[in-house]
This record gives sequence, C-alpha cells and structure tokens, in this order.
Amino acid sequence: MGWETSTPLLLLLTPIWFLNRTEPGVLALTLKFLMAGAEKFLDIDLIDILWRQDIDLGAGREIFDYSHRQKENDVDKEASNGQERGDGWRSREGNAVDRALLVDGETGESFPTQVPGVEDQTALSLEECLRLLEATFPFGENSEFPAADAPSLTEAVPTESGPSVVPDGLLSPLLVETELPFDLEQQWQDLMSIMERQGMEINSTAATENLYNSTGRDILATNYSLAPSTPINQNVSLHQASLGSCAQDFPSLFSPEIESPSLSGSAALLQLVPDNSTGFGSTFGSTNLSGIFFPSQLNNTANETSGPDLPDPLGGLLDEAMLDEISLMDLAIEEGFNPVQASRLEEEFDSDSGLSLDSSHSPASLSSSEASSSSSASTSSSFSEEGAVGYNSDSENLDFEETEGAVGYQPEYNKFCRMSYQNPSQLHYLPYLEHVGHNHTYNMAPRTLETDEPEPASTGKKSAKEKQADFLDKQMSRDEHRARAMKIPFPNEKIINLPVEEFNELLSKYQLSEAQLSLIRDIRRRGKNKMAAQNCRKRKLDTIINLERDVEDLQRDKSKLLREKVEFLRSLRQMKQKVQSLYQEVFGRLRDENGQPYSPNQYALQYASDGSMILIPRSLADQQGRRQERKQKDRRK
DNA sequence: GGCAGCTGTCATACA
DNA sequence: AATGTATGACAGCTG
Repeated sequence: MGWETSTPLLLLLTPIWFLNRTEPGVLALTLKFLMAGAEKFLDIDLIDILWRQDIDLGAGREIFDYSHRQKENDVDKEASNGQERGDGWRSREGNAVDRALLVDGETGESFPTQVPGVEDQTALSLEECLRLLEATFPFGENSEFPAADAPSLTEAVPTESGPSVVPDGLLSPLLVETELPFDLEQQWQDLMSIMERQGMEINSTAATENLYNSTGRDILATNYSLAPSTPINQNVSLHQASLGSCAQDFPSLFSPEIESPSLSGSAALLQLVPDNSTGFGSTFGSTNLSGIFFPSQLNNTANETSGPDLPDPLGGLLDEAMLDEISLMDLAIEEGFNPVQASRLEEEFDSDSGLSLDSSHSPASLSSSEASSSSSASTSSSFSEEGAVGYNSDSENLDFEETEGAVGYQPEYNKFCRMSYQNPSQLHYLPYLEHVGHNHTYNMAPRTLETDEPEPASTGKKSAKEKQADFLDKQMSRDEHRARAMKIPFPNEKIINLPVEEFNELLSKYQLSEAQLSLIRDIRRRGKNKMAAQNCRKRKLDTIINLERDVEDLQRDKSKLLREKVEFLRSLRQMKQKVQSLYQEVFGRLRDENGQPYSPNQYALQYASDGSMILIPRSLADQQGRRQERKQKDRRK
C-alpha cells in the first residue's frame, strides 16, 4: 500500500477540496499548476502545456502567444462577453443548471462547477470527500465529464478507498500532463533556481505567520494527527496532519486573479493526484518548495491579515521586469534606435498591445527593389556589350550613343541614377547625398558630342561665338580638349566604348601619329576607368544602403525579442505570484494533531522524489535547497 | 576661405 | 602580353 507516497498528496488534495467547496475548480486547478506546471513555466512550451492542461492562470493563452493574441484580439473581445466573463460559472448566483456544466473560456471544455451537497461541510476527510464525489457525480459513460482515459482516482491515489470513485474525466488533464516529454525535475529545478536567483524570497515572516494565524480560527476536527514533538521527516504525510476548514478565509486569501472566473470546475480537483505509474511523480526530485516562499530567515512581524497584506516576495521579480523595460528603453536609445523607434517601443510597452511589426517606418524598407541593382544586366548600349560598364542601374539603360558624352557619362545622369533606386524623399537617411547637385562642368555635356568637331571659321559676331566656344569648352572634358587639340578624327565616346575589335578597326582606317595613338589609348583607358570608378562608387553606396537596412532589420528584430522578453517576464511574475499564494494557502491550512497550524519557521512543504508532497523540517528543507542549488550550478558548468 | 561631397584620374592588383 | 575591371588614393570642382 503506497500510503507514504499517496498521503502527502492527500495533504494537498484534501485542503484543496475544502477550499474549493464553493469554487471547486479554482484551487484545484491552481494547485495543479503548483505541482505540475510551475516547474515548467520558464519554458515557452510550458505555456502551451499549461494551456492544454486547463490551468487557468487568470489570463488566457493569448498572454503567451503574440500571433494568437493579435489574431484573435477582436474575436476575443466579442467572445469574452459571452464566455469568459459573463457565464454562470463565474456567478455564484447562477442557477444550478448553469453551474452544473460550464465552459472554460480558454479551452472550451465543459465541466461541472460545483459539487452539490458539499456546501455544508466544514471539514471532511479524504475518504469523505471521495464518497461525496461518488455520490455527486454519475460515473460511467453517461458522465457529463469529458471522456478521458486517465486513471481513476484510486489508481492515481493509492488509498484504501477501493473502487474508482472519481469520474475519469476528472483526471484527463493529468494524463495529458503525464504524457509530456518534459524532464519535470529539471524544469522544476530551473524554476527553483530562477525564483531564488531573482530574489523570490518572501518576507515570509509576515506571510507565513499571517497564514498561520488567520487559519487558526478554522481549526478542523480531524482524525489525522501528527505528534508535534515528533521530528517530521519525509514519512510524515498528510495522513497525519489535520486540515483546517477554509470556507471562511479562503476567498480572502486568494488574490483576485486566482479568484478569477477562468478557474473552473470541480472536475479539476483531482487532477492533482499524481499518477506515479506514469512517472509524473517520480520525475520530481526531492524539491523544496518552502525555499521559495519561506526562507529560513524569518522575522516575526506578522500582521493580522495574511493574504493581501503579505509582502510581495516577487517584488524583486517585478522590479526586474520593470527595470527590464526601462533598460530596454535605454538600450533602444543607446544602441542606435532613433527616437521614433524608442518612443514607439515605449508605447508598445505601455499599451501592452503586443507586437507592432510594422516596418514602414524603416527607411530601409524603401529600397526593397534596389538590392540587386548592382547585378543588373548590362545596358542596352551597344558599347557596353564588351562589359566596360558592368554596373548599370536602370536609368542607365539608355543608349549612350544618344545621351552620353564622349566619356559616356554625365553628372546629372549619375545623380538621377542614384535617385532612381532611392526615393529622394528618403534621402535624409543618406546625409551624404543631401547636397548632390554638383554640376561639374568639366564633364561632358550631352550635346558636346555634336559640337566636338572643330567648327568652321566664324562669320558672325566673334564675341558671341567666343562665348559659345567658351561654354562648349567648359562642357568638354580634358580628354575632349586633348583630342581636339590632337585632331583626333573620331569622338572620344567611340574611343572609349567601342569593343576592341571595332576600336582597332577604327584606328586602322586612319593614318594616326604615335602621339595621336597614345592619346587615343589614354583616352580609352581613362574613359573606361572613369566608368569603372562610377560603378565602383555606386556599388559602394549600395553596400552602405544594404548594410543600413540590415541594421534596421536587426534592430527591429532585437526590439521584438526584447518586447517578448518583457511579456514573458510578466507572465512569469504572475505565475510566481500564484505559486506563492498556493503554497501559503496549503501550508497555512495544515494542522497538527492538536489542531494547531505548523510554523513556517519549522516546517516546509516539499516534493519528494516519488512525487509526493511532504512536510519536512525547515532545516532539512533548507539543506536540500542548498543541495539543489549546488546541483544546478554544476549542471550549468 | 573652409568644408563636404562629387568626380575624374592614377596606380595597382587582378582576371 | 594586352585588355578590361575593381578599388584606394588623390586632386579638382562645386555648392
């Protein structure tokens, strides 16, 4: 008979049952979370697990799922009116039918909300509870509960209670849980470690003493007892502890979140039962819960009211989360976020509206089509076929013969090219382009080519002609001037852009001096190099632009991840608070054989390696806590 | 006049 | 070897 393993759980189960007499699902589900969920909540997968387990954390799945939350935001607004908030499962005034079968707002599961006939009970043994359950619920195929292949209560909790007295459906979530591939022990230890690391030490003196005192008035007559003088070890079980009724003070002990209506169903009550056969319990190490909530250093400054006045042991975590947000903003500013981004991020934190992945503000998003411009094909120019212009933007897809000067290039053209792949309105992101607007007159003007040839002797007004000649001279490049001075019989444009074969052919048609040939080759070399320089600079600009966009993207990703981190920290904080409440709740209701509550200074709740929940001396708990901590550290190394 | 940005050119490496 | 390309460096020009 596995009393040693089962009774510790009964220690939890039984008070929970009483605690749930009016809101049966509330504590049961939350305690289930305490036992099975908390160890995992550091993992994002836990969120799904919890959700699947119908563990109501006072918040829906959307808390953990951005896309889900965003997508269903509108739907939720509508649905919440009908299901999550309004339905009778929240209202105690609801009629019996409404309360008999309600729908969980998160999962849609149906479950009974109340166990008739239990209201008048103030104290029940576990066996009595089970009998009540048996009498209350019609077991079998006609059960209202969702079918499940979970073990019955008797399987899950080895007691002498005999045949199954619990509808199978009550245990279904547990089964789901036990089938999870998690290393629960590891997860739980992670939880412990994080909680401890994050200063989740309760100023538990007040907390525990309050609990201790506040529950004293509800001392429950019980057949179970625990000799106070007896050193409590791992064999001390619930069976030996008496339980206080919690009817009166239960509500006050629960935070509003835990009282929230999303908790549901007495059916969840028995989900707590560990199914050792599935390894749920066995995966737990001997874990000291008390280390979280009842640190060894306790002062005795108890208040009269326990729950609400408890110092928040998670204050540190809260602070951490808030600091996180603050530091996030600092980070945003320090690490190159522009003020707009930073303020947007801040707004998102404030509004808690989830992610805003709108990238329209990004200056980089404008250049989506230009990224590959550097690899664009050669222009339509017949002169570029040779590859002299390997880097051409679209605007260069114009016939050089028609538009280009002798060097195949014109300043305004270049500027236009750059503008062509970048919206001018967005040039503020490229301050180095702000003042583009030069008119280097030593470059070739488009029409210079036609006037390149020496003009016939002037016959008109010389001053006007000289003016024009000066203007044209200014439009010509130095090589144009040189070519004209050397009487080169063909335009520089051809010199530069003709393919080698045609170029040689052209040279062969004329009788040219060595000086002329040398100049022609220099012109060709310089012309090609000029275009190469232009392409090179364009590439360089493109590279810079792409890098800027990459930086923007990375910053956006970073801010998104930071937002998610903040959200997860929030969720973690909530869950820690609930775990804390539950622990205090359970612990505060334990009674020794004299009906006296246990002192949190001396005792602590702990998971045993076999999955049971046990009450152990605090010194032992602390010792084990330190051992766990050491193990954690070793594992991290 | 100084400055920043653009452009052409040269030198050089490489294909 | 000749030719073309890429790129850093420099200088001139312009606003």
